[in-house]
Amino acid sequence: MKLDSLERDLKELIQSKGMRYTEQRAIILEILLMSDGHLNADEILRVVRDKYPETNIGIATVYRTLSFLEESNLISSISFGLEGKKYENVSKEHHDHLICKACGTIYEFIDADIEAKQEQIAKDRNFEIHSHSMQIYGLCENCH
Amino acid sequence: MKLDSLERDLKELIQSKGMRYTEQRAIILEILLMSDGHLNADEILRVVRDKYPETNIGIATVYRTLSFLEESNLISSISFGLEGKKYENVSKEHHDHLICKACGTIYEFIDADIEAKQEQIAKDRNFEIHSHSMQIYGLCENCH
DNA sequence: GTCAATGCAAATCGTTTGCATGAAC
DNA sequence: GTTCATGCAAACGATTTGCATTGAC
Repeated sequence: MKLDSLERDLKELIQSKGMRYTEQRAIILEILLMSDGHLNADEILRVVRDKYPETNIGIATVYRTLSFLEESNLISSISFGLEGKKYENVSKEHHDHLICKACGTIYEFIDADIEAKQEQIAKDRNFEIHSHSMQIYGLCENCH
Repeated sequence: MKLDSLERDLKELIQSKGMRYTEQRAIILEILLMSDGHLNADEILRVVRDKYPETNIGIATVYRTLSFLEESNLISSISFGLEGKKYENVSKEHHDHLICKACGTIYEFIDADIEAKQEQIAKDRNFEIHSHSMQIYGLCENCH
């Protein structure tokens, strides 16, 4: 298989985590790295089938791959109430979410003051932060 | 059935929402009003069986009751990643959560600055807030 | 050639639903 | 007596697992 530069990067990235390089892992990782959005396992499978119709990936492989990629910190996940677990590109800057209950759109925002305040709160309680997640639910400007 | 004062309150509370007063609803509401913690449906059922061994409540009733109580704003819920949906006493002041990944303890905190900042962010984007939830994951002082 | 990764189907978990019975009003 | 709430079991959607086959190394 001839590798273009993105594929070579994916291969290195995957192997650098001590994982075997497979087409399925590369495809799933590529989709997440290229995507700006938040995708769940089902949506990822739909993109795979759309973008690589000749490839047949099972849903179990999607779940297994997502778990490995997350453990290796190549992607990250958040749980949105009813929407289930969604994954995104880990290289994006940390951000929080405004979630519209009507149209389902997720708007991202970054606020340095809130981040700083969280760190302060954790420090005061001798709590070691690994990650955090914040969601504001309501109606976006198009839906009210 | 002779009603003590708590039971009378529960009865009024439930009927004030236009719901029929049943033993099951009273028990579930009482557990949540008395509890400081965050309980999921399964944990509630376990408390019921422990506290009222003579009563047989089905899991379906627990889910149905929780939904009604939440719609009526008598209790509120949050979704914690793996832990699923958890319910708590709605009368408590709004608060956010520090969640220890090792021992599972949930520590609450309240921060007016963060709340204010969230409102500001929503206002800037013409987003109407209905609710929000924030979780910080990591290790608490007993677990590191 | 060895061992890990895959696809498939079955299993599991949390939650919801249909329906006949029982309780609240 | 009417209507709503319950318990049970079946149904459900999302995720996980067992196992034989395939592919990476």
